Amino acid sequence: MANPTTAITPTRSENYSEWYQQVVRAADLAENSAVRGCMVIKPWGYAIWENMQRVLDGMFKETGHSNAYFPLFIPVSFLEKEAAHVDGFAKECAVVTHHRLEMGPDGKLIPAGELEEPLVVRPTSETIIGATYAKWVQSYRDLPLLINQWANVVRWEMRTRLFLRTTEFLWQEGHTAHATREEAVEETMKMLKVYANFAEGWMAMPVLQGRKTDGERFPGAVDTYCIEAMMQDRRALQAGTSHFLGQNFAKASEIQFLDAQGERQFAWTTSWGVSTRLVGAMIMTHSDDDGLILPPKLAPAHVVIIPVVHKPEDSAAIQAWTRSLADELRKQSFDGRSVQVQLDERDMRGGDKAWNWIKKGVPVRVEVGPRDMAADSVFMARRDKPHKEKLAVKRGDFIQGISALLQEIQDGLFKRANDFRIANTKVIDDAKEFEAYFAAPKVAENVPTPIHGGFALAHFCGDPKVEAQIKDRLGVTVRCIPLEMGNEPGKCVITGAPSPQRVVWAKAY
RNA sequence: CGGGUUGUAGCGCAGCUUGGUAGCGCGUUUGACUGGGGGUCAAAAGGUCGUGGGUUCAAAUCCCGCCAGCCCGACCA
Repeated sequence: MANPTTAITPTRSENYSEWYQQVVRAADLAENSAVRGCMVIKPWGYAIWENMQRVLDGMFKETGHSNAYFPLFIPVSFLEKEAAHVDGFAKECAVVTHHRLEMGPDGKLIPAGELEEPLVVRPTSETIIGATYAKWVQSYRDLPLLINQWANVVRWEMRTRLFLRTTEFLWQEGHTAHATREEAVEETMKMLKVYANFAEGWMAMPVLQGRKTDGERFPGAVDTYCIEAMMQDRRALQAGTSHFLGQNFAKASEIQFLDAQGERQFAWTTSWGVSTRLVGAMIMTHSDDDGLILPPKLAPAHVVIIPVVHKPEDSAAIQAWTRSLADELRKQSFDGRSVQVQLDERDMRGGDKAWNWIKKGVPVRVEVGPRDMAADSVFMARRDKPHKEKLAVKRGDFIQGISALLQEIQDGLFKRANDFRIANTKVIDDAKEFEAYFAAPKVAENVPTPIHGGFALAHFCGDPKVEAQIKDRLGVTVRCIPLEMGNEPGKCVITGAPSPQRVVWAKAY
């Protein structure tokens, strides 16, 4: 590591999934824990999640929702109430069967006090919330019921990766109940838009909005809508989902109300969620071979100031100058908050500090040494530009311009990601071309597959069996039936059967 | 869950085939020299070799179980 050209090895093109893990570690976002598949989210990673929470929570409140909290444990019998739901989640449930530990003869603790009815650790909360709503909803006057909870959930996955798929993860789940189908559908779409707005406006991550095919739908939902993003390895990542649950869960949990005519009706429900997976999505959308790149609106620090002190006698003056610079920057605002400034006064070499913050993805770095002080300027670098590209800026101009600069970086990241997605999205009408587009380059066994493929916009007849075959053969699925695209009819790229519109095909996380 | 592979100092690794009680690079600490970019020199600290058992006079090394990571599958709103 004497003089590497990149801070992260391997690079994205050498080994994408290893690169991802190294970025997570280099930026000090999270690490594996002693428990299989469960991560420790470290302060820098958690700060990003807190920013996501803050923004999303504000959006949920603006759309009329309130937060509440429901139990971690769900009686197994609750899960049994909705057949499709059971199918979808039973395989990945952690089950609590005992409530006490006793010391065994060999000094080891053994479970004792078997529960009459086992509890599952929530993989999602439709059933427990449904049972609660059944009590809360009596009259049409109790509707709509608009509630969100911030919680952890557990899904016993076979293969895990930090942030992208872990056994335990943090998320929010909104659960609403409505008097009419129309209202519930409207809610489903409204929250989908909230997610899309957040992804694009705050994460600087372009997303496709669409509906899931039968095969990809949430277990128990009538319709699942999603936002799908393209990662830099050109695979699709589902970044959020919004479900129209119809009356399925209302019937399973007996959420009923008397309407204005005094008739007994089942409520119409929705649920919607995003998780800490968004952190993984953000990493894989923007970061480069020098580490994390944070969109300013979600960065725990917008600006890091690195004092450059070579002679002890300069120290006091530089400290005073940089502290006042930090204070003035904090008086500026960006995205409705004060500019977040990190003043790095650690007793370390300047170069080490700079690389530390590059890897952590801070949008703007400034260095201040005696020469800058004398010139009343700062030496500035942007994380979205090559790390050698640095510029002296007058102090006053820098302070005045910081908000606009952060917005420019934010917009630039979105544009770069959007251009990437466009460049790797292809309209395909020919079966052979479709196959060639997704065919994996041949490599040795047990070696990561090189980056290839992308999004294909192709017609699909809608037959789940055809989709399953393609998945078996190419590892490609329909990510969504996009909402934005017109209903241009055509012929299925696989079977030639009539197709109402193009869908998005891709390999997925 | 199947196949493969890995686990030795904070990080990256060597040592294991042919058992003889641990080494390298980076990092860390201290000192000096440096000084607008992950610097140079010197000294030092730091390891029950993932874990539990077995074989042996002796195990990082051989055998078995378990735990965890990674890759390829299967699976996964």
